[in-house]
Amino acid sequence: MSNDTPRVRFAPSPTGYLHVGGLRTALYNYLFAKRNGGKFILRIEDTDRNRFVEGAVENLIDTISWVGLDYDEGPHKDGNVGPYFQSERLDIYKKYADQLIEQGDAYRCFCTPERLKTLREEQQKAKLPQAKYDKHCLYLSNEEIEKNLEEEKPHIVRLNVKTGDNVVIDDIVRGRVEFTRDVIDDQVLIKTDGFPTYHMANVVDDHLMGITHVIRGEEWLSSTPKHILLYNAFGWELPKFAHLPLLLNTDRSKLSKRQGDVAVEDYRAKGYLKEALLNFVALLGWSAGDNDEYFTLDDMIEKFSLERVHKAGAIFNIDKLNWLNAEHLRKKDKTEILKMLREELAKSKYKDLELSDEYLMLIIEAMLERVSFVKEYIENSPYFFERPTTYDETVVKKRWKDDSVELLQKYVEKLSMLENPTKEDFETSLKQVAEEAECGAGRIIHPVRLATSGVGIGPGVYDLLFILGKDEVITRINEALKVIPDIKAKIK
RNA sequence: GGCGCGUUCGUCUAGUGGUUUAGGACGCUGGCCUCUCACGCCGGUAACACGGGUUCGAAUCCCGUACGCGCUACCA
Repeated sequence: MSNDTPRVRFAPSPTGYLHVGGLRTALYNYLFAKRNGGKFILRIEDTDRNRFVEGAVENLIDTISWVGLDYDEGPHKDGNVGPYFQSERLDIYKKYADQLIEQGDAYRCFCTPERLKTLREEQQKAKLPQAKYDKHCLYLSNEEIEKNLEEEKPHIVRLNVKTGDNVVIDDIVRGRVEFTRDVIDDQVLIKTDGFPTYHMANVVDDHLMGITHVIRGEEWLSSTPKHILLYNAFGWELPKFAHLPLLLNTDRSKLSKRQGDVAVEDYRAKGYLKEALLNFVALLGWSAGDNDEYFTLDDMIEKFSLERVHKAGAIFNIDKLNWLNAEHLRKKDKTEILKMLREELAKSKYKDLELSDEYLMLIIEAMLERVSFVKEYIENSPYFFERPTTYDETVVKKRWKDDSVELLQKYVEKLSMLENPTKEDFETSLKQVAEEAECGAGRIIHPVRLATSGVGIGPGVYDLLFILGKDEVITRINEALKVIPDIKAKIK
């Protein structure tokens, strides 16, 4: 691997779903890689056997591929530095842990969980500035260690943090961050079960996989000194670090499940477009610097830079996402919307209707400016899929006049003489009726809309009529003529 | 408690010492357009956490305070 091609990774732990915060981290990594001609790697951090979730990895990969953040290397896409599952790299971590022990930069610890617990409690009671492991096992004699090993006593491997200079992080987002060594604990590197902790695995893998830039959430900033100490102990070159601001709930706490949807699949299920989700999440912590906010993935690749990521956490606010969804939907290819609409219809009570592509396309065109989600084609204009069963009373009250019956009857007469009327035919004939009756077109338009759709809002009325077609329009008007006068009388 | 990070309109953000009476977007809102609704267009609303410095001049630099968040696990 070449030194000048950036290599970044998204390294989620498979907890069952992809968190929107994770989606943003993945996106920034992806954008950075694509912007700089680098590689985007997916690595699965499955080192916690207690948290194993069946099907989580498949779900994760499925969601990543749905949003379209295709990785260059990762599960099922070998790049010669795999495997990309940490659970399959145990022997590697062991080898490097042994090296560290050999060098004196790590040591075996045989302390029981109970001892650790009481140690912590004592330290807390003594009001020590910080609770840390007391290095008890660092001072075990070789004989004691050999004996413990022979007896197969469970043990872990700890990092040996020595006194020395402050550890300095030069973070792309945050600048220089400094830690004194006495606040760094002798971190566990290898657990009793032989699995590595995050700290060990991420450093070893990032190095072995040639990662040049570590782009991850801010929650990792505090443990970065441990990672730097590990790189130093191995004599490895440090990657560049970029710690991203957190995504927050409305009350500014870390975005969590309790306060709404956090899983990408939740948004997917609600009908959000991947384009909108990506666009929105990109804006949470980054801006292009100009006044643009509507971006395609390609736009973002072109404009992204880590230097323009800012430091404060961002609240996940749904209003802007909804707006972006509408924007992206309007820019979408109509045939793609048709496909999505058919999927929505298949899930709806109209699933048995046989509707032509031509018919649906007309609806898509007519409603495009009036919907934010594909499913709203059905929710907002059910009258394209079934005859009105009710008539909005406030509209009846406001728009149904004494002459409505007569005007509609005349319009029906006029329509029945037409053959395959175009949209324009519906319009000119309506205006003729208005002219003959010496009234404004609105006098007919509103009752017609009400009679054919049951409501007072919708697309242009001539679009509505043309889409429904002459026969259907006449049928609906005749039906309405029987019912609406009674409604009008009742609410008067 | 300790350590670290952060703090510009309700929300997302621009802003890196003078171009700023702090710009844009979402939301909310007034109007125009119009057959309705929407789109679009024009306008309005609303912010530099606080206190000290430094400087001729600070949202921008420094210090302190407050508040928020993160980490402090054989979780990631």
